[in-house]
Amino acid sequence: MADFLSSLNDVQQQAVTTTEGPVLVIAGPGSGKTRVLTYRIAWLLHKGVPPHAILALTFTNKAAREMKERIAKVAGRAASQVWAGTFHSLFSRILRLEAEKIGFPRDFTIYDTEDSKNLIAAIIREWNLDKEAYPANAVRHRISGAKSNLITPRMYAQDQERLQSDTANRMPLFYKIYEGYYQRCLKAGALDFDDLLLQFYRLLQEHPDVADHYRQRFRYVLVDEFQDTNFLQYAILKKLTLYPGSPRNLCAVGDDAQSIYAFRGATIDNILHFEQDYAGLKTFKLEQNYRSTRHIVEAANKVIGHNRRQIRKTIWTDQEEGHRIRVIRAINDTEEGRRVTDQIMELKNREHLPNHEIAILYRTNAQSRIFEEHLRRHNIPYRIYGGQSFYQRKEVKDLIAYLRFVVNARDEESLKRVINFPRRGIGDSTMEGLARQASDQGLTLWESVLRFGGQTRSGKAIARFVDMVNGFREKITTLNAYDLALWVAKTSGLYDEYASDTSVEGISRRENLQALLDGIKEFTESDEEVYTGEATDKSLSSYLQNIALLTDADEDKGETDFVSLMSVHAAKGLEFEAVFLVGLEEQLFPSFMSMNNPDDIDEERRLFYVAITRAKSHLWLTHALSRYRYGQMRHNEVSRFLEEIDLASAEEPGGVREPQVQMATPRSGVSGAFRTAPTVAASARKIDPTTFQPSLPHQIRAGMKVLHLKFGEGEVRQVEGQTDNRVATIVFPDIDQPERRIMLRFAKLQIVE
DNA sequence: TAGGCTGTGGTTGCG
DNA sequence: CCACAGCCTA
Repeated sequence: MADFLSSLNDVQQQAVTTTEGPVLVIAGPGSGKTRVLTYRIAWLLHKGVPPHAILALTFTNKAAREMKERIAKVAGRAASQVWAGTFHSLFSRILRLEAEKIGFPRDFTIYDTEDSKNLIAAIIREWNLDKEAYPANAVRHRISGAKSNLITPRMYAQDQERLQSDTANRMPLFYKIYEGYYQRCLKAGALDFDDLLLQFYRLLQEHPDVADHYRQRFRYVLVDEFQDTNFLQYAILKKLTLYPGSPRNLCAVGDDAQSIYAFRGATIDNILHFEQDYAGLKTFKLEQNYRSTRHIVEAANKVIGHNRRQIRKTIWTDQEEGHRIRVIRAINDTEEGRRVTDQIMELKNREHLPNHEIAILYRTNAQSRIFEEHLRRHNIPYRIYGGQSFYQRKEVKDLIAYLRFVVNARDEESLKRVINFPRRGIGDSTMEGLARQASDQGLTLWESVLRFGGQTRSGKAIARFVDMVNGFREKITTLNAYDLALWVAKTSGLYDEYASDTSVEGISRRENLQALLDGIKEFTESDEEVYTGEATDKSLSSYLQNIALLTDADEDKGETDFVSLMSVHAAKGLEFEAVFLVGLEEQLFPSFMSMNNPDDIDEERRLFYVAITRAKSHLWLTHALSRYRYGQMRHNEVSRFLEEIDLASAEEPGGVREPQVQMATPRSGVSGAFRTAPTVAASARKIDPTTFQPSLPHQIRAGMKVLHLKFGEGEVRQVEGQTDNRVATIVFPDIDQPERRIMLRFAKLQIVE
């Protein structure tokens, strides 16, 4: 044991061995945070703390998985009995045992974001509210915000300030919708993601015996990424660890500088309050960075220094300087893609970097496409993270909805999803009538469906549907999850629906459906026992609980060595030898959405900080002078963050092969020098692409002198055609066949005069 | 009721 | 530009 402690530095050791009382670990990027967490757990076990007394909370499944694996490595078998998982999954597990105490069925459904949104939209429709004034997504967001701040519908309705602000925002009835949504979830036996926390809190609050039980049990609570917790999560942590006679063994690990989820309710205030709420809190700062070279670490410190509110911390490294940070200035987004891919080829060829040590990080997922195209062209295997997860795909959700509804007859959203898919003649007007009846008579939607009689077309269709569902339900006890799922897929017509579609998309949908069935089969047949605090359960209901909280499918099919493409958010917690951080332009990174609020800009800056600290040794920062956005070419100024890290010192020395590096040295405080188009020497036969700045196509007129990247200077003779199809005839004296017809839509021409 | 068409609007995203 | 929602017609 002492053995493994010796592999830790001093601060890490203290953070690991200070087991009693409240502890806050501020952990810079690459400072061995996960190591500290896992060793701390191993240390506790070593000291004789029983594994079931340890509760380790993370935000993502991936982090949880990683932690479990690493604990197992250091601590062996006992590790599997430690409760380590996401807030959502662990609380949902407890809620499953205790749900009835707070009015939910044990087999409660978990509504995902889409379900929530649909339900809210349905309420707005049913109440004849103006959907312009009450956009379902905004309402959902607001409800989520209220829940994350531990504000129940009743509290909301009494909060004059909120009500007034809603009125000012022209949604005075928001509180009603919130109340309605809350009730409908209760009636449907469904919890949304926020409820998994909120209802768990309620459980502890309203049932002191239950609270006592879990307090006695979880003597040691650890939280990862504490800066990402919201008010409600912190409230739960306090409930569990702060009470009369409590040992107050809460250990929180986080980094305020890496807080990038304020937009979804995370608040750094929790770190600040931690100190006040837990007297005698011991704080450890992990500042030594083991990941990156000095150039990168210094750049990171420089940017983050521009933030106003922060816990003072300077990361350092004893690694060598390493490669300089390199800047690529591209003419446009396509060029950016090409240059990045060229550099990747070079990294592979010269440095022999494997693909999986290379990442392209961007602010918005929409930026991935161009890189994808170029990588494909070079046959470089890549994988795009983010976007739609497996379980969010329509075809997958369709089958899951059937299964959910079979298990929980009150689940309204699933019923609405499947009742007429595949099409069976139960249309919108029928559904509207059913919904009205349900709300008028206080029935669940399914009860309302059951009462729908008659020999009309829809009546018969409904009767057939009811028979089918009842048939499914009868089989719950006799068939295992897989056989039942297969039966449902075939009988409902879902399978054939997708089987008959021969388009590329259709085939992929069928494959996904098959993959889902395979997954269910694996679940039923797996003999791996997962410790859940209750008997291993292979029921359909158990399966559904399991997947409701999964986000990524993560099957590594075939290729394992690929370049990673992902948003900066998705890259948090990861590291790569080489990182290309692309699209460093004002309005894009920092995002245009953040421009009006200094706090938001600070969050963007932390995001930038997270991004550059992913790199171990190679870091490229790229920006394009213009790029397509919403269908039109936009001109972009270079990101302020690029200036803030003061790349003058990181710039590659002269003599570098042409395009890479050059970037104008920012003059102190004056960015103008940077942002105006540099004048290009007229004699330049070969134009320097880093200073070339194309004009917008519609500005090109006959008689103008223009520069073309390949052809050099030319004179526009005439312009024909309309808008998108305009063609210019240009004479370039320096080339063979000087007269060229150039499609302006695609041309990169810079007006000289 | 179902499928085609027009109009609108558009970050980031864990569970 | 592109995805999706809602409207309108067969």
